[in-house]
Amino acid sequence: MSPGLNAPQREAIRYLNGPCLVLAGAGSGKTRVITHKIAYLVEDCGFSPANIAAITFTNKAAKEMQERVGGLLGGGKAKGLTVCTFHALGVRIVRQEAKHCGLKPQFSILDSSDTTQIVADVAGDADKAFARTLQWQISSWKNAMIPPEEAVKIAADDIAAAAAKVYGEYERTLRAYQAVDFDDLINLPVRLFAEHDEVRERWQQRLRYLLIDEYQDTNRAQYTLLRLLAGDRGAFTAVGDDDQAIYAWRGADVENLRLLQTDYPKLQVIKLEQNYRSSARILGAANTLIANNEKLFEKKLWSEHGPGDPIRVVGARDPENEAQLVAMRIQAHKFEFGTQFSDYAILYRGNHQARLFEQQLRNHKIPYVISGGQSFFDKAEIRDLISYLRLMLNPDDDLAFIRAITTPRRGVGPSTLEALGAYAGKRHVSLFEAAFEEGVAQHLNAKQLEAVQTFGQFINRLTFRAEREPAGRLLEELLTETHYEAWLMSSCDTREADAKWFNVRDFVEWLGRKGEQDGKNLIELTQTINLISMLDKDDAEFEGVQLATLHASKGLEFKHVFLVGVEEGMLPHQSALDEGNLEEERRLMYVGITRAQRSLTITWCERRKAGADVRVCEASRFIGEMGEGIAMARKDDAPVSQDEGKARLANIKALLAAKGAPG
DNA sequence: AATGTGCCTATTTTT
DNA sequence: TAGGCACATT
Repeated sequence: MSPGLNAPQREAIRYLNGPCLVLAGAGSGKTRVITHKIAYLVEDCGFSPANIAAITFTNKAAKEMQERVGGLLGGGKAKGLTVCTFHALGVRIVRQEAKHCGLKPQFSILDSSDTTQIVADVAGDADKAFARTLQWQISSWKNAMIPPEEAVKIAADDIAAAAAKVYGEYERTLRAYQAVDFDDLINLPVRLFAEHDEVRERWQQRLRYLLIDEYQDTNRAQYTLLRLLAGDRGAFTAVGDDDQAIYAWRGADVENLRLLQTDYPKLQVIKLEQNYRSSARILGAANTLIANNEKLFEKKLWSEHGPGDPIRVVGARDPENEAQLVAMRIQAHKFEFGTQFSDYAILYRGNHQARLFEQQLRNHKIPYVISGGQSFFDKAEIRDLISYLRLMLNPDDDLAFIRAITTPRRGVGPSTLEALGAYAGKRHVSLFEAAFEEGVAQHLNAKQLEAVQTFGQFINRLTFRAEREPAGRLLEELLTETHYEAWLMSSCDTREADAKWFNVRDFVEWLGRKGEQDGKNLIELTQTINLISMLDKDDAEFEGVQLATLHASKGLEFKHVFLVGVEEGMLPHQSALDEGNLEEERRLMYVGITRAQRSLTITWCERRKAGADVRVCEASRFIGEMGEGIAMARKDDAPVSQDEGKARLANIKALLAAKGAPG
């Protein structure tokens, strides 16, 4: 085993006598423990990599772990190792055992806008916002493994009652579409393993040792899946930190940490308390802040690092000013200390906050990378393309059918679809299938029938060719034959169309490359598309300031961190204040602070637009809860104009020139 | 009946 | 800011 590991880390790695829970504080080397434990299992204990699975919560974390294990084992010895998210593991299980789940192996995976759409359709009244609320309730039930019949009984309020009413029909619709939602990817394997001993045992044989990262963020269904996979032998190591639990809204329950002790009385609990990441001031502020939360496990993080820079708190006039100020500080700081842009991170509560920072970074010619956020796949043009792919894979996917046949416009509109839908409903077949049944001719006029069947044949042709031709070529063909670019140009103004076309090109090239790399055809690629993030591709090496939500930043570290928008109403978020979930917000702040290695700057805005009017904000209470290690804004930290900023930068340059420092 | 136009509002966090 | 929806247009 490699040197440089401390005693508890070594203990956690070598412990194999039963289930093991590692309580790992922020920056205490938990990823190291997981990667080294995998290496230990393979190299010292004779495990085959194919029998080990490491489960993470994000694709990004999975990718990073895969790389680190690969580096540790070297020479392709990590081949066959499973490193993926719970959901990706779920896809693998459901796909392989599809027949036991009542699905074809080519089922579609729907994202939240698809599922909201279905809820809206099922509920009848098309209020989108309300549908989202209902969908959210249904998802909570699924996360807690409560079936529709049960939900009807326990629905406590009007919203829950309304959700319970559509829940059953929602599930039936998914099955009719040969589709699953994200929750199904956990729930279906759970049901499968609970009901089929033979299947469960097969998977238990296959995955003989499990390592679970970010265990504090598992929900009930995920925990149950873990238990079913691990079985009585409990051959697993779970790594977690109750202070970093930030997914309660997704059904994660820190209670699962306690549950583990109850369900596995022999559970070995090991604490990692030495922080290797942050300077003492940063760690101290984080500890002081989190001490305001009630503790589940007692844990004292300490560090051998020196005090480091004071934490700075800066108030900005408004969000524009805040973004400008951060951009200028990064520029000046980089110049002064000769750092890399990739040493800096800007972390925020909500995705929408990124925009202004992007704008200012561009203004200052500072390269940046936005990390996390499925938002790329949410873009209309990407969804358009994916709808074609989904339909090729799974002709039962009516949602994909509707989107694809109407985009770009090809003479099929609401009334054609309504007629086709009515017929399909009567025949209990998909829209696609209905289009080629003889009886459909009585419901559509000649022109409509022609349009629908031409489209169907086009898809069939693509599907046929997809199995033997490279994905890249098929995608090109898809774009050419649909005249997608021309349609983009005609449906929005040039600048917008250019941007969209750029995204499309980016997506197509990425998918084509991925197909070549993994030796997969378009159909196979499509099967996992809703689970991969574009950002997996190459952002790691890219030299740029990192932008991320606090949620997406978990597990990452940066030399210099800017925590922005730290105001009452943002962090803690207003909705959390309304519902009294202050502790989770505090943990979110804690996660943000503990990302920083050397310096931490916290900014907040005095005013912020809220819809039509402007709201006056005050600094977050969390800043006050961080104790004395922080330097409040000095006079010269006040917001400055761009000119002033340039002047300041010039000053620094002059200063450095005088000192003879390298440019 | 399909498509284009313009207004309006809603924004937590992710798989 | 961008996407969704109601209404006008072809």
